[in-house]
Amino acid sequence: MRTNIPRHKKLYDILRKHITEGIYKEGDLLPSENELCQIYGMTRPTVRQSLSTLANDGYIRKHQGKGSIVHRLPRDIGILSVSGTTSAVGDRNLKTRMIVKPVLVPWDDDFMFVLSDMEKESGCIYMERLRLLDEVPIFYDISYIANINLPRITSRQFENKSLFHILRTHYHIEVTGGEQRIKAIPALGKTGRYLRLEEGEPVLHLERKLETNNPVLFLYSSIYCNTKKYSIFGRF
Amino acid sequence: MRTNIPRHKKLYDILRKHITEGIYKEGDLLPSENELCQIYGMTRPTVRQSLSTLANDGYIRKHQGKGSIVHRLPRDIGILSVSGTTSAVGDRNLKTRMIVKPVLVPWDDDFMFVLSDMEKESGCIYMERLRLLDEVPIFYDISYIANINLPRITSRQFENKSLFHILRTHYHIEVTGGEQRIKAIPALGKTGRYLRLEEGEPVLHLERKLETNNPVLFLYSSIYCNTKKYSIFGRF
DNA sequence: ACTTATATCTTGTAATTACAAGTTATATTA
DNA sequence: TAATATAACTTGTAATTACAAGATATAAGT
Repeated sequence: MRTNIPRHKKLYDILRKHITEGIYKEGDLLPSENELCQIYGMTRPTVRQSLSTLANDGYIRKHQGKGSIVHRLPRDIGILSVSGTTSAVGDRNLKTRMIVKPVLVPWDDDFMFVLSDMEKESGCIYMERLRLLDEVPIFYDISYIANINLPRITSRQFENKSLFHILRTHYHIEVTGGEQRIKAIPALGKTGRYLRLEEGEPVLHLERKLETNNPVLFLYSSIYCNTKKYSIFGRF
Repeated sequence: MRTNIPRHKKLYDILRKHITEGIYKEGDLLPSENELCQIYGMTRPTVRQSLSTLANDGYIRKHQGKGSIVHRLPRDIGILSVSGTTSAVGDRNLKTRMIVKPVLVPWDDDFMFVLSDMEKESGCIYMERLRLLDEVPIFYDISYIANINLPRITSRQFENKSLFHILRTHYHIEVTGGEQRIKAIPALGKTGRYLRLEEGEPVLHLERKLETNNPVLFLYSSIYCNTKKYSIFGRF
């Protein structure tokens, strides 16, 4: 049981929170590395590791001789990032509504990604959810997970909780990467109804395969996005 | 004039070259950090910085207690990656047709990204291109570049050549990263005509801002994609 | 033969020191 | 006053040391 969160990770969390909560605003200069050392009682390599991660995640820009400048609030929906949908828009305004509770079903014969034999044998945990941002449905999300070493997952409460959060806290599963295909398709049938779009209106469709720290466990999802108001944002 | 390339950057370049050239193949274990220290005569923090960058770029995965494993060759870099559209599908089958040759125009007042004062003053090199895959139009690409230190660019031949290729070979400009917004929109007017889509059919729209090794030079583009047949692929 | 413990590998975390290089404000000089 | 030089910041690079923690192969025990 590890409860020790590394110090650089703690500082990263603090600074990120300060940025997302507006204590540091876009364009603001963060305290210098040496100041952060004094404030949080750590040394420069540790502070630099935190800032490096923040810069990697796009929260700040570092300028030699100048300092670290807050770059942007991720107000665009950053579904392209690794951390999953929730962390991108902030947990506050995003509500999750379960449409089909997690059930164990066999895999489709023509599943969108290639499955390993182990995945095929173990069956598929299937669920459908709707994510609402400010009461407006934005994502219609169909998730598929291989039924590998995830006890009692079908009976868990998913309401207003991120799937990633549950996997992390209860099963120690972290997403490490993945791949996706993106298309623009017309909203048809229930997709349009869920997302409150007219028949044939454009919808963004993502097919994602996420890799985890468990090398045999992948998370698959088919996500339909209403991009009328919001864009999908990504850095690279 | 700086010619001193940092040691961690040198090692990064070497290892990346070895990976892309197949000396280290996918799944291979890289030499351990201590071995790399000995081989290249540097210390572990320096080696770790190189490996950290490689991991960030997706070339390797690090596993505590195990080592660094080559993750992938970026063979199907999607349009979401840094290298631009061309490398995504391979230069072979992709043809570029110029619709509006590069011209110097003032920037739009409500440009899709925030511009620096220098960019605003210098004006905008504007061009429109159509990219065809197997004779089918896939990308309708509108590019914007600040007119900073790019002599004679409006008179260059762009036919069937990548913009990135020209910038690299003639101006030593490399794309180092960027951000983008993605939407699904209806095909309207000339967008639909260029991409041979019916009025109102879904189109993928990307707004990209690419950063370069020249810190004041950014490449902007607005890309409309016909995703009826092909998907946009991305890894992260 | 199989299980278990140990040793030894790996990467992760973190403090310390030193200097280089870019930026900016201040002080100096013409 | 205005241009220039300097000082005082900032982040970047890099070597050194120490221990923690995860993974794995080897040896010992049953």
